[in-house]
Amino acid sequence: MRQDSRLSRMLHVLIHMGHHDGALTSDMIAKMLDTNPVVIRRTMAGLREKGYVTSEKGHGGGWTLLHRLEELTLLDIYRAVGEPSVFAVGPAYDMPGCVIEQAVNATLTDVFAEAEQLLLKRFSDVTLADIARGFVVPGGPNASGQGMAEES
Amino acid sequence: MRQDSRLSRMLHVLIHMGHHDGALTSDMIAKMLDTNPVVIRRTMAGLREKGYVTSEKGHGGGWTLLHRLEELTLLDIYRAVGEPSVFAVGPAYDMPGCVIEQAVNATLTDVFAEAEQLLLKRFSDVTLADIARGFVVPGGPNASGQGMAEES
DNA sequence: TGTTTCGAAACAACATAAGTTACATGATTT
DNA sequence: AAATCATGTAACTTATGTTGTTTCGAAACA
Repeated sequence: MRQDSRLSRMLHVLIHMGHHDGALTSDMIAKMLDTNPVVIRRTMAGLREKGYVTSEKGHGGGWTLLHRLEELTLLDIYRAVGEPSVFAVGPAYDMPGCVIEQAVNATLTDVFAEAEQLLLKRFSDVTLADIARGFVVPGGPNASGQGMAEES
Repeated sequence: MRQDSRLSRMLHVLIHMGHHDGALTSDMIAKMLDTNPVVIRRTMAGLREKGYVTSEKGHGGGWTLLHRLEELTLLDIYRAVGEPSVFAVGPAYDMPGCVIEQAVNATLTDVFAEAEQLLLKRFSDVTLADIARGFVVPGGPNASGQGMAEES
């Protein structure tokens, strides 16, 4: 399957919400992301459980952001969408008696854990406001632009 | 889908081959990994293309390692199995005009690229001999054992 | 000739995000 | 109260890629 884009999509939506007064309906958001409102509700449910957004039914209802963009990190959103497995490749999980396989798995586990730690550390260093501003990673290569308006 | 285990499996096989005189058949290897010989041939084909192993048909045939374990790094094998996408999560690829989505994608791309660089750097620092010896990562946490015999 | 072994094609199984349909629930407007 | 709007949820389908399996053919060897 292609890569999990829930994190990316939720970041996108939340920044829009942070720059928008009033609620956004699932339909509006779905059009923004070029997808289906049910997919939006499904994914946003995780954000609601964490208390980052609320949803209201009926006229004038929809989704509302409960925090400022400065208060939310990439790590928060990653966790809210279910902390999906970061890696598409990893050790085989046979747990056999073979010491060679054990050594291989130990090595891979260590290396991937280190990379994941770095990733989550970077996630925790970046707020949604930083992204909206065009800042990328504190110590990172920072290849993107600066100063960022909004629009669909 | 569950994680791609080709790298892990090939490391396992190659270390066995490094400690084994003569050829190993796909059937023997398949039993070692508890899978099917066709899967072995399919995956080992990448190693053969890189010149790390050869395969011979007929009686006494099978797979033979052409390099010493000291000469092969984790990175070599990762590339030989096709350099599969390391991450299961990533940016949405709509490439819209929306500057917010662009900023999100730029940030994620940067962060994931940094993590991947670290991963590949670690891969390049570890030889198959290191793994067999129980050494893990030069600068890493090194959580595994030391001194390593062989056996399936 | 017969057996071993790889090579390759073709297809099924499996897992998971994503897309879709359908209906129930609740809130607001008229 | 009725109509409308919007979320909540279940169920099913689609898409994608690794893995598993069957079935041939080709080559090497006894």
